[in-house]
Amino acid sequence: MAISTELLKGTLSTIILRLLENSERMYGYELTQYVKESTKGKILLKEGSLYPALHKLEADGLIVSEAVYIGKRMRKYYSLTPKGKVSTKKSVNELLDFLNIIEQLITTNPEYGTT
Amino acid sequence: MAISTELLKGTLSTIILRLLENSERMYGYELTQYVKESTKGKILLKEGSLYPALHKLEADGLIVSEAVYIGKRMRKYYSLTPKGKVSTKKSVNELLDFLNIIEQLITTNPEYGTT
DNA sequence: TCTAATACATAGATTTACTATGTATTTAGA
DNA sequence: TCTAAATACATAGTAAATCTATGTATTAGA
Repeated sequence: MAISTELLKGTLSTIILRLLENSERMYGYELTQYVKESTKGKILLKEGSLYPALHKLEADGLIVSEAVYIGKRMRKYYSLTPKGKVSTKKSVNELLDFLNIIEQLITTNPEYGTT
Repeated sequence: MAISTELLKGTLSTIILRLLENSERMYGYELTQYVKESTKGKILLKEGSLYPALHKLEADGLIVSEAVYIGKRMRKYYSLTPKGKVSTKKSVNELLDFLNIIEQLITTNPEYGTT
C-alpha cells in the first residue's frame, strides 16, 4: 500500500535536504532509489517531482550540483551549501515537530462534554 | 513558531474525520478552536481551508451536517456517516503509517559508502 | 457604542507534486 | 545480436489542496 501522494506535500524538500546532510553527495536517481528501498516501496519519488525540487533548492542556494560523467552518461551530484546546512536543521526540526503534533492530535482521546 | 502550512496538505481531512470520530458531533468554528488549543497554536485551521474541506467530505458522503440555531446564529454540526467511520479508520492508519515512515527516513543515519 | 469574537461562505491565487513525454546511454538477457 | 529494462537527466501541462482576501451576519463585552 503506497502512501498517498498528497501527504508528501511540503515534506519532499526536507527529505532531500536531510538525505544530503547524511551523505557527502547524492545524485537524483540515487535519491529515488534510496527512498524507495529504505521505505520498502511505500514512498516513491517521481522524477517529475524530484528534479524540479532539486532545481528549486539549487536556485535557492541550498544545494549545489556537480556534473560527473560515467562514460557518456551524466550524473549530477548534489551537496549542501553552508546555507543549506543551516536550513536543513531548521526544516528537519520543523518537520519532526509537525509529525509529533499531528500524531498527538489524531491519537489522543479528548474528553468531550466535560466543560 | 507556527507549522508551515504546506505540511498540512493531505492531512486536513484526516484530522477532521478523526476529531469527529472522537466526539458525537462538532461544528466548523469549534474544530478551528479545538485544533488551535490542543496544538498550542501551532496548527491553525483557516476558514478558507476548513469549510471547503467540510463541504467536500459531506459531498463524498463521509459526514453529514445538521443546522442548529443558537438564537439567530447558525451552527452546522457535522458527524460521521457509517461510510465515514470506515473511511476514518483507513485514513488515520494511513496517516500514522506515513508519519512513521517519514520520521524513520529523516532520523536514521544510513551507512553510506559501505557498498 | 463599538470592537472582538462567533459562525458561516466562496472566489481566486499559490504551491506542490503528479502524469506524460522526451532524450540518451548502458546493461542484461533471450 | 538484438531488444527490453535500467540508468539518468529534463520539462510542459495538469490536478489537488490550502491559503488569502473578502463577504455577510449575530452576539458579547468593554
